[in-house]
Amino acid sequence: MPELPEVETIVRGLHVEIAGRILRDVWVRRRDLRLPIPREFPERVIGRRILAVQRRAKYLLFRLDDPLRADGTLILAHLGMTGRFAVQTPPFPELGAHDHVVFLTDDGRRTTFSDPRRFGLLSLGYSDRLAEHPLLKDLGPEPLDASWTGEQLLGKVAARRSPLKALLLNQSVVAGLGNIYVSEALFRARLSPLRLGCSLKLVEARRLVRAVRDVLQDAIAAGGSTLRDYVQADGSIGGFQTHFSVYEQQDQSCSHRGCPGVIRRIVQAGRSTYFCPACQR
DNA sequence: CATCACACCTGAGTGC
DNA sequence: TGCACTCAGGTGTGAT
Repeated sequence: MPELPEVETIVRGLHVEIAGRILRDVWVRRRDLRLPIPREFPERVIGRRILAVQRRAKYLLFRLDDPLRADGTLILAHLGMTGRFAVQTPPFPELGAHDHVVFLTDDGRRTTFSDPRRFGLLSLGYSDRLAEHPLLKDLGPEPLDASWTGEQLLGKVAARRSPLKALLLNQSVVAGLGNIYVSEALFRARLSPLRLGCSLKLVEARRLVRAVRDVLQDAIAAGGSTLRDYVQADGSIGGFQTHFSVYEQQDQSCSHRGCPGVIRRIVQAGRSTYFCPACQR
C-alpha cells in the first residue's frame, strides 16, 4: 500500500502523538509477519522512551532512548500493502484478528499495528548503525533530499536495459516510490514507462527528478493517497487519490494541456502501469 | 544483469 | 447465497 507519502504522513502523525511517551507494555499477539518479530522484541522496548518517529524510504523508525548505548535502539516497521498504525484513546475498542502488536504508553493510550495480509514487518536496530542494517543497507537515495539529482539518477540507470517503470520501483535506484507514484511521476516528466534506462538523457533525468519530487510533495501535502486500506495515524483517509493524473485513469483523456491522448493501462513485470502514449515519450 | 513467474496472505469486487 | 476468479500502495526468490 503505502509509498513514501503515506509513510511520511503516518510518521508525522505518530511523532506528534507518541514522541516523548514511555512504552509501558508491548503485546506481540502474532509474530509471523513477512519476517518474524524477534522474540526479544518486548524486553528490548518496554520501559524505553520514544524519542522520535522518523522515516527512511518506506520504513518507519521509532528512536528509543537506551541507557546501555550512547545512541539507542530503534524499532523498524514496514507496512507492506495493508499495514497500519492507529493511536487509540480509552475506552479501547476490542482487538481484532489483524491487530498483531499493541504498544501501551504512559499516557494511558495505546498504539496498535495491524496488517491483514502480513506483508509488513517489525524489527529492531541501532540508531548509530542505521546504514548497516540489513533491511536498509541497499536502499538508494531519498528522493526529497537535495543531494538526489539528475546526474545522480543518470549514473544509476545509464547502463541499465530495464524500463524506467522497473528502475523507479527498484528501491536501490531511488528509495520510497511504489506503483502509484512511479506512474504519476513519469506522467509529469512526460517520459514513457517503457523507455530503457540506457536511453535516458541528462535533461530528461533532471526532469524526472523534479517530477518525482513534485508529485511526492503534492501527495504529502494532501495526506497521502487512500485506495483501500491506508489511513493516517488518526484514522482519517488521505486526499491525493482525487488528484491522480494517470493512476487508475485508463480511458480518460490526458490532462496535459492540448494533448489529444487517452490514458492507457499496461502490465509491466506483473504490475499495472498507467500512462499517456501521446505525450509520454 | 534482466525478465518473468511465483510466493508470501487476506479481503474486496465481479460474474455466473 | 455460494463459488470461482481477479486484483490490490510491497518485496524477495529462483529459473531462464
